Amino acid sequence: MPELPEVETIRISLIKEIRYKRIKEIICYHPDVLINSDKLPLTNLSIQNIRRRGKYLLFDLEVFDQDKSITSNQKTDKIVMLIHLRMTGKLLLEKTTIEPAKHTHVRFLLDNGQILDFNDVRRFGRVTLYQAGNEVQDQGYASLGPEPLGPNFTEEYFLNICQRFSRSKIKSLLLNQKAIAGLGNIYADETLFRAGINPSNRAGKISKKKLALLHEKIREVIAQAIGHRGTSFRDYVDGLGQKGFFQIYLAVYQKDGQACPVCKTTIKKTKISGRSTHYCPYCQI
DNA sequence: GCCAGCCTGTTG
DNA sequence: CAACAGGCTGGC
Repeated sequence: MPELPEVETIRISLIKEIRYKRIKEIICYHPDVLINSDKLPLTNLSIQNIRRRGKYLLFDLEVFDQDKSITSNQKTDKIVMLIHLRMTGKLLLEKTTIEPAKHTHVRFLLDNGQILDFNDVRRFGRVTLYQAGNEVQDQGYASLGPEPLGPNFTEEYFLNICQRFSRSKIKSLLLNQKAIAGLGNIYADETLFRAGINPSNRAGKISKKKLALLHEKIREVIAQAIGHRGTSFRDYVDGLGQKGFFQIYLAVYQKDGQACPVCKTTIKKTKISGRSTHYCPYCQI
């Protein structure tokens, strides 16, 4: 469901509310969803920070030493909890005690009585706990490419990666998290439209000038989408249940059969790497 | 590369 | 009923 701008919006919505709160207990209702290979404790964890990398949320947790003996005056262990929402995952902060919803798989009970629920209809999403430092063993997380808004995503980097993946279709490259972290189906289609590039074009066959424009549009679209708190195309909401409103700026995504906002040509839909792909056959050469 | 598979729900 | 859905992995 969520791509980088939605995950970032969830992060921002939650951090104000729960940073420095303490998780009294993590309750798991479905064993597949919570992965705890390091056998870390699931109680008394203070939330030191919430970060984001690509489509992952990272919770920095610290184990509280309950019996504060005179000798050990502080907590010892640090934990990094990775959360990936995949297609339908949600993190929802409940301010009052309620029964877990049908597809709530993991629940975090906070010390102030609030509850953070991880809910996921299709159960593709994962909550993974690592001893701090061990998160680099996570395949998906460890192999992420640069952040589109970060300093490493330079035009030079982008031109190079397009050479390295010269035979792949440009849309597949944009969806490849090892090349760039955080783009998904919506923003891949939207950035290619804004750069006037046909999604089926091979990365290696696109002019430097067009790729430079695409690089710029990726940064622009992602920044705008964060500014508008993400795209609520169907049911996306942030950690407090608020919808985003970037959907009103979508030009092609799910607009097949409709007129291109620029040239009025009918938007087409096709399939690339198994994903529905929307484009204007006139504007995107 | 592509494509099934992982899941359940919604839409045509 | 089949097709499809904002993602990713692993097997060919």
